[in-house]
Amino acid sequence: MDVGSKFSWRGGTDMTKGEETRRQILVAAAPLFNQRGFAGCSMGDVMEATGLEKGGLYRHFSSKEELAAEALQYAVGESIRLRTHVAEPSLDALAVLRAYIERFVTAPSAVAGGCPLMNGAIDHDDGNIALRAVVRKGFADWKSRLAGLIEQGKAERVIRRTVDADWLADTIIASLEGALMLSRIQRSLDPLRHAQRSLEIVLESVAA
Amino acid sequence: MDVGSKFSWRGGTDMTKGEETRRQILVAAAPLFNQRGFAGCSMGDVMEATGLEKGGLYRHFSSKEELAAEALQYAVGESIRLRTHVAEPSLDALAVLRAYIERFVTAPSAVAGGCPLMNGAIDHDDGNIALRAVVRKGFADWKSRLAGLIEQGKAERVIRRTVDADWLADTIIASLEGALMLSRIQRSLDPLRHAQRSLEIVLESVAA
Amino acid sequence: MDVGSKFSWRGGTDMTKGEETRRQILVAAAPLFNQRGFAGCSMGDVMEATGLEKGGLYRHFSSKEELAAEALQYAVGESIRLRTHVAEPSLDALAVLRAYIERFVTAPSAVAGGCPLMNGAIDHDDGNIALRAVVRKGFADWKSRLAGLIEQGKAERVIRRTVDADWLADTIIASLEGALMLSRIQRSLDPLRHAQRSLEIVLESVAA
Amino acid sequence: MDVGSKFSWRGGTDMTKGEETRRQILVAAAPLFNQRGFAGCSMGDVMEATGLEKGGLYRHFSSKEELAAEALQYAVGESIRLRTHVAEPSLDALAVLRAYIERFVTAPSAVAGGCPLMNGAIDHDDGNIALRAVVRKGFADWKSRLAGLIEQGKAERVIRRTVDADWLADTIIASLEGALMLSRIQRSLDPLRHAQRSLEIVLESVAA
DNA sequence: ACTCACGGGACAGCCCGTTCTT
DNA sequence: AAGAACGGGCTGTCCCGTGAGT
Repeated sequence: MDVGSKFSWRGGTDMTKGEETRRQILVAAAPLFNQRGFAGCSMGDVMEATGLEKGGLYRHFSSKEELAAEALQYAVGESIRLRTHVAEPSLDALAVLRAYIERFVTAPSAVAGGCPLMNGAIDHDDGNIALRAVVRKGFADWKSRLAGLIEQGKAERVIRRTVDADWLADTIIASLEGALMLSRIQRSLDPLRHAQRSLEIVLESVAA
Repeated sequence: MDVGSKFSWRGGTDMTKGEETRRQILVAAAPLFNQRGFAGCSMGDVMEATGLEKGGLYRHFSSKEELAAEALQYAVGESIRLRTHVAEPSLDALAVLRAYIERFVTAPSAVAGGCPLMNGAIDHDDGNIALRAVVRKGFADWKSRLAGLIEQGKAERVIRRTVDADWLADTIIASLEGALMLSRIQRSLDPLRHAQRSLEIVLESVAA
Repeated sequence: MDVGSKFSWRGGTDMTKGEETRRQILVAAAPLFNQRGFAGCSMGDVMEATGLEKGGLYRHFSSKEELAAEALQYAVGESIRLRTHVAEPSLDALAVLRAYIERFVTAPSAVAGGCPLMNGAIDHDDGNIALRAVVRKGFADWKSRLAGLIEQGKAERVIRRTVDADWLADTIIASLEGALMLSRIQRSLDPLRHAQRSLEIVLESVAA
Repeated sequence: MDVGSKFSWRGGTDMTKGEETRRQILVAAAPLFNQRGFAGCSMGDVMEATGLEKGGLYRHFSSKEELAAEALQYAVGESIRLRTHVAEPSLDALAVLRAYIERFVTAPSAVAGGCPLMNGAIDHDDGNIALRAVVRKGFADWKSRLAGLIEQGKAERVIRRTVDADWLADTIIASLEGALMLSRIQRSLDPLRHAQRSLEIVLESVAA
């Protein structure tokens, strides 16, 4: 038997074996649900991807919906982290905004299958309130980070005082997500580059 | 009996009974697939919505995929028609562009469940090339109408010569679609209004 | 005979258009049922083969079973006619018997898919008494022709008086049918040739 | 934990529960497919016969075809075992051959519905190569056992050296199978007895 | 903590047969 | 005499979830 199923440190990470397995399930399931949608991805697909059997899966998640919700949350978290990670902390707020946009254009999704927020928004728009809630929270999180940055820009006097942070954040998110969708179906980077150009015009119009 | 040899008049339109039924199936199925996605909508759902039995359905469409493809095409066609219908032909191109945007913001979708183009783009991004093709063609159609209008604006000297019609069309589509998605999950019209404001800035920057 | 229910002569044959169609259906359906069996052949298959629609088929046959029964009867009739057709009426009975065997070995089936009698015997062994009856009658017919020939041989003093015609007819039929089955699965003519050799031994043992 | 590490003893045989169930499915399915043919026997029939539900069945066999193939193989194996089982090892080869024939005549099939080899040969003659292969192998197996015995008879000097084992084996198989078919449709043992008589003539002609 | 085994329900598609129309 | 349209049932397969076993 092992040294204590519940309280043992595993290779420096303080995870039990169960928590470790649980995480691996999410890592494997996230791209599947992101690509095929909730209805289009079966538990069998997850079984295949994880190498686990039904029982193994249902020990960690009480239903397909719960698994999908957590996988979505994981994917959303990874995406937002990637998109709002500050490479150079010395930049002013406007420059950081531009860096975020550049990052999105060059590395739009952290998980295979496109942006989990947009995919989730479309997939769970009607029905499935649990998954919907995850998406809403994800967008709210992303937006609040952008809005905070905009407010900071106003404080730094690089962005005009009169600018509505809510509006600008929405504009950035909508343009990028819309462009990403176009980019994916057309299998071309042009729409993303075009969005970047348009956002530059908007940013210039708000610069102090 | 009736005079029209081969065709009988059904409600004023010269359709055979089969064509009429076929059309009604599409009208009923389009919002279902648009709301629930391909995998999330069963033939049983379509049966219920149309009042037809399996046999009746499969007489007109040889597979679920074929039905979904035609339903999508129908929905896409309706949407684009609504979005690019000219109310006042006397306006200049820039004004028409603004009217299109206003129309999108106030009446974003012709079919229940949001924009079939965006929904289709997300739903069939991975796999299902037939449905993908319908979406691509839909976007291309919409875009070419916008681009044509932009070129016309350039000819009318209301839009600057140097403007890239491709870029501007992508910008309009991406902003509106992205905003519509935000609008739907947040159950708020704000994102659409915000997009309209941003697009106004862009339009002013290209006006001659 | 009637002169044609509708009183019209069709190209020299006294068939109405309906009877002609009916016959064509049987000609097309016989090999299908012979190859795929009753359960394995759908009315759709017959539609495809005949070029007719459901309605056209069901005008001539009230059910799939009736159609299959008549198609089987047609195929059986053709087979027996081919197998018991006398080429040279001058031969003695034993020589005719040998000619029959030779014919069977070189041209075992008149309809694609093997011997309809054997196929029918296996396919309708359990259940479907109508089709079973057709098969029984077919075998009885074939056997009585052989037995008649054997009796004739006895009268002609080329076959010994003591020979049991029933036994000899069964022997010929069983050997040939069994060999035909082997021949078909092994895709080789050897079993048929082997049967011919064995039957020759038997025939020699009964020759007067 | 129990002592038998991996296997628990089920009724004296070391089979896991799954293997046991799997076997029972085959035992129940074999006569069904043998009687009704592949197309004529539904998975629902197998469910009824086994008492299992769909889920239970598809756990052990990934398709109806796979199930049918294994059921056929089981039935074929049982039949050949029954037909070539040596009761008295002291007999010479010719006597064993006669014993085999006698056995076939008195107990022609080990599984309800007649000889699975013949049924399979007819049912899968056109199409379904997997099932066809099982039948071919079955016949080849049976034939090689007979041919071996014939060669042994030649070594024992009870069968003439010049006899073609291939021919004699084919003759025995074809006669018996053909007679069995006649026997089943006519619901009479006569054809089998007649075949035995004919084979006796052939055997006498090859005896040394 | 995880596999094996199974239940029961749903889904897409096919099939036979009938009715309406021409 | 034949096609077009439709009903309703069935089939093979998949899928989610549970519970015994290990």
